[in-house]
Amino acid sequence: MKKNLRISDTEWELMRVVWAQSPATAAEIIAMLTARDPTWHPKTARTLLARLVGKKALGYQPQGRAYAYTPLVSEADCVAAASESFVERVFGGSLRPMLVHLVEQQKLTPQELDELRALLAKKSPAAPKPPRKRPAP
Amino acid sequence: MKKNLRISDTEWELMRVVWAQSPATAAEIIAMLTARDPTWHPKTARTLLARLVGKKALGYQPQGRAYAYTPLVSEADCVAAASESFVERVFGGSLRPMLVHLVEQQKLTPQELDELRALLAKKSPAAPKPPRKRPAP
DNA sequence: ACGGATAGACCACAAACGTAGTCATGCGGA
DNA sequence: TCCGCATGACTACGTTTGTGGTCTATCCGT
Repeated sequence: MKKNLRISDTEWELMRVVWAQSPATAAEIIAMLTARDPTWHPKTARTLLARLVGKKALGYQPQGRAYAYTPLVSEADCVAAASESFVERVFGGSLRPMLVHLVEQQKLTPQELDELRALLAKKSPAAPKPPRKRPAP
Repeated sequence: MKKNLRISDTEWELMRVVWAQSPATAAEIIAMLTARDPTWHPKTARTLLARLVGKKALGYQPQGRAYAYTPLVSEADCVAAASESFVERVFGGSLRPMLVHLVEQQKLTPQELDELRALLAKKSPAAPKPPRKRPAP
């Protein structure tokens, strides 16, 4: 609900690991972070955890002598908010040019392209003027 | 080439109007900005223009007693960079979930969906296992 | 029981951001 | 010619972000 929630670039990485596995203690989170990116400094991570708690993006319960953190905001909500603000900023709110750009510029594997096609096929069962259509087997 | 170029949220709005119409004087840019968003303060816009010049994102030539600004970086490059950093941040670098999200969550008109489908069809002329295919009429 | 490793609390600090004000100056109209 | 207004130059300032350090209580092993 709260869109006043502003998650910065670096904070996103924290959130993603917590979303992936929660609850998680700071040590666990730091371990997961440094696993994929050794440049993470533990202190930095802890500061960010504290900030995310301050922002009400994370909550925590004491677990032993440490804290176990849990997300207070859903990943889906944040992804949606971030996506919206991104298209707004970069593409002026117009989604189509963005998709065109992504499909054109980024490299998608043929497999991913197929998945996308399938997705689109499902998405609009009745296109305005489909060249042809056939009932599913 | 320079990826050290960091364009902030607000700066993007400036850049987009300059990309849309360049060269443009500060007054023109401000006019275009306030046209779509009256909350823009002229002074703020001027500060951002100066910052963008400092960042080498914009250049300028004296035009009369004012400056005419022109982009020094292409919109395509910036869009690509922003897109990449966005997927990286929000989707952990994985493009497919992002497209899925966008197609699923955002509202695309049926027409846009068709365009996308067409785009995808062109993109991979030879799909691994097309259910069927038929030559165009 | 004691000393070192640890967790969280609190602090620091520069750079970037968002937002806007002041200053000096030159052009253009009265 | 003189004034004011628009313009760029410079300044201000609180907030956010990225990056880490210090301090203190504590738990665990020896």
